[in-house]
Amino acid sequence: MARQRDISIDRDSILRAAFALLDDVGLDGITMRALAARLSVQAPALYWHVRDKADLTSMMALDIYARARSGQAECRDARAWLEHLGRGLAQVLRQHRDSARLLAVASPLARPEADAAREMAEPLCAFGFGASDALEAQAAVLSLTLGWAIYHENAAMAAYLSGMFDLEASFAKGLRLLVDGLVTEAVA
Amino acid sequence: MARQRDISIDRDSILRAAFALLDDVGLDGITMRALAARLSVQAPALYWHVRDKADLTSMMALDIYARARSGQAECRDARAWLEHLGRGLAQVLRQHRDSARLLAVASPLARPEADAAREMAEPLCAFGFGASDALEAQAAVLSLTLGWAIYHENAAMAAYLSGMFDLEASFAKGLRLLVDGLVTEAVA
DNA sequence: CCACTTTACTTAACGACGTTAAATTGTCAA
DNA sequence: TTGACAATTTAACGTCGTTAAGTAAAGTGG
Repeated sequence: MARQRDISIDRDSILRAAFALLDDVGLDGITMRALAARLSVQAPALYWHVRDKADLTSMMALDIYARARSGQAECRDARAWLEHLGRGLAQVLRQHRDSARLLAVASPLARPEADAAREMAEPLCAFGFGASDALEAQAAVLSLTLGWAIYHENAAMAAYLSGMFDLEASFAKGLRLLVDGLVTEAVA
Repeated sequence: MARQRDISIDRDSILRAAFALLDDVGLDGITMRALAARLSVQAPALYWHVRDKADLTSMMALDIYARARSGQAECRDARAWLEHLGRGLAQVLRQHRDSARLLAVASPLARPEADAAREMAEPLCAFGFGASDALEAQAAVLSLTLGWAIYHENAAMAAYLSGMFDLEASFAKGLRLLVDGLVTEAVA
């Protein structure tokens, strides 16, 4: 399997290197050549494992969303579940530099499968949400979180605003208010 | 003033051409050469009026925010004012292809002036908001709107989700719920 | 009216980018 | 041992943002 080099690369090692590179040099620094160099490989070698750069960023975006949803199982009501979703995404976005802008640029939905929606809606439906209400609510929570993170990632704006109020606490407050409204409206 | 060509360019005509180009070819199609061609000029000519491409996108972002805030004066309470802000931004973002992604990529805050914050907070303060509450509330509304627009701009995801619920109505609902929460919390 | 500066553009070019084609090398099955 | 296949290399193409240097028109002081 391995060739002249002892270790070789695959989609998973590429993904990890891409996040490490992102943290180091930011979104504009993510180039195929720099990523390849980090893996001790020439740039075209990446194209054996990845279709193109959009495929790479899409893979990163999917990974971010997957991590955001980890540990959602133990939530015992709709309010906790939705707040956990927002907080989870915010936390992942906080861990990687420029990751919110990455989500904005990438197109994380390569193949929209029909039952993926039902699967996404299911947990909230168990708490009394209708199917479309469940998707609506998640879209609203993710939108607020992504938007907030984008503003937060703008260095100049973050430095500017953080002098006037606590960005972290403000996000938590906005998320709580939105979730409160969504839940009371949906289960009414 | 004009040189060999009858008409010459300035920051304003560049800005208009940039939005027209954005509508035609999308964010990835905005190149300095294509923009220059649309103005019947060579690419380096743009650099006389614009520092670099970041300066251009920053100018576009500022223009979008300025348009979003137009007609806010006649709102007579905080709820209407905040809803108008969200709806206004959403409307501008709807008018230009990829404009939400543009906002995410651009850094619209070149010079954070101290009294710009007071000016931004002032209208809401007139409705009983505290200064930091006013900025918080606007940040939340803009975040939700920007995030929503970014998801909406993803063609695959929009086509996917629009089959399950009305994106337009869902945004209006999310915005209303968030604004309700912000207002009742702030003036309590 | 004429030198001179300034304004606003041109042509030419540089380095970096994403990506493809073709060649190359290691690994494994028959 | 040979041939197929997997995974990489080298070389190259076209495009991008950007800079340098040149140049023509317009303004300005004498």
